[in-house]
Amino acid sequence: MADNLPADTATRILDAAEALFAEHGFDGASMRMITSQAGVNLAAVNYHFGSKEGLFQEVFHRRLAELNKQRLACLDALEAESAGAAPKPSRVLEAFFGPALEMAADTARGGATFMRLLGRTYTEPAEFIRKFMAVEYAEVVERYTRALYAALPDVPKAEIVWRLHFMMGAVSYAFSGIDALALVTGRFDDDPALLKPRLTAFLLGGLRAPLPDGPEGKSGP
Amino acid sequence: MADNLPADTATRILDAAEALFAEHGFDGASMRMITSQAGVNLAAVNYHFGSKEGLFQEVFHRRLAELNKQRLACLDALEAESAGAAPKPSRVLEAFFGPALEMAADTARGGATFMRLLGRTYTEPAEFIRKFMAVEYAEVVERYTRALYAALPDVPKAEIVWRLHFMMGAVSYAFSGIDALALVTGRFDDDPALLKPRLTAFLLGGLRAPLPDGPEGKSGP
DNA sequence: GTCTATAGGAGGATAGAC
DNA sequence: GTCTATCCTCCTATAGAC
Repeated sequence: MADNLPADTATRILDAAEALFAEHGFDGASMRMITSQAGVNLAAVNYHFGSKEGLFQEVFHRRLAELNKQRLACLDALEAESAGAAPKPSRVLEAFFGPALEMAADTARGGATFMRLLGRTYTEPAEFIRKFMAVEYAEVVERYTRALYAALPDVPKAEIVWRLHFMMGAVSYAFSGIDALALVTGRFDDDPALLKPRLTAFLLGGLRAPLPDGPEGKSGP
Repeated sequence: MADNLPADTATRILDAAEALFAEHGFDGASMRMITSQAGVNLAAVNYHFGSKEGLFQEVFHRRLAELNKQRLACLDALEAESAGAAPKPSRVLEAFFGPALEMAADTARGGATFMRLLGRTYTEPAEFIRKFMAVEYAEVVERYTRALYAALPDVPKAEIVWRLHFMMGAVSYAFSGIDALALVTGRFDDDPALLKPRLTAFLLGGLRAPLPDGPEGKSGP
């Protein structure tokens, strides 16, 4: 994105699209905005990606393939290191969110922009988006849920799935960076280096929280 | 929304808009969709709300005014009950998220739809949206951050603000209900009555988590 | 392969009849 | 107050020149 080498047409489009989708959303960013920011012709999007949806999907695939490959590698390393024993929950979380946090801190090569886009897209449930996200994430989610089941044998599986859900929400929101709160509380310090330990501490606290009672104390005897 | 009494034009528009904005977003839901679903004429939106943005804003104001009034009342009651002492963090969280969770469980009168819209809108940072959200939330955020500072005297204020940020993310995401995970893990049970205790336990765990070290152990001597 | 030009439709908004 | 008819802008996609 911030490379000063001249990139090829397809890459220039992907970079411009990433930034504009992050800022305006899928509908809000028009192909005219994208192609003019990329310095290419309007028709180039259809030529290279088939359609606007195809472009959107490729923006995600480019980054997510890399991100999820790293996540799987981290988990492989962790499981090899533990040699059969269940790894600690904190290590599993770190393996999962670490690569994402690194990407979010990489402002130079557009990683930060992409993570904002990703956070925002989790709540944009257009049909075609859900479809390819499911495919893109399938293996990672499957492996990590199993790892968490093993790491937290005392927490019911349904509870773990929910908590993974909550964690992804907290992380998405932190990435999407709208700072709805900041508008009111005043801009608080947001050194990206501090985000990682803060977020990790919070997530781990939530993940290992004492189990809730049933609704209004309806839990078993 | 599900009332079978004939509502007036403005209300019919608001109800239809709420549902369609929740499903398709601000740009994705057109005025033609909204007015045809409401069974009113296209021109009625401009007559009653001035513009599409005016309509969007009013959709939020209608619900948020009520929601935030309840939140302030809950905090008032809590502080009166504690008579000068700092209330427990769990009680403060309950006062803040309780009314929202109740609204999210109210499928009959459209509260659930609205909370999905709200969750989604937190990550749609269009300029005019941020503007009126800041106004709508100003008093609530101000009062609750102060309450949390008092409830958690050992946690640095900056950390509390961050954690409030993370919590709102987890909650938004839970409400927006896309279930990116559910696509992969299989539809897990989502009895709305179970959401509240689960979410509360998670949030409280995160809020009270042990403080993080600095980045990579850079904390003080 | 990349561009120009344009098709063909949908968008929000408004003027004026009723 | 509500509806009809219409304006003008903007969209995505494509056909065909270079």
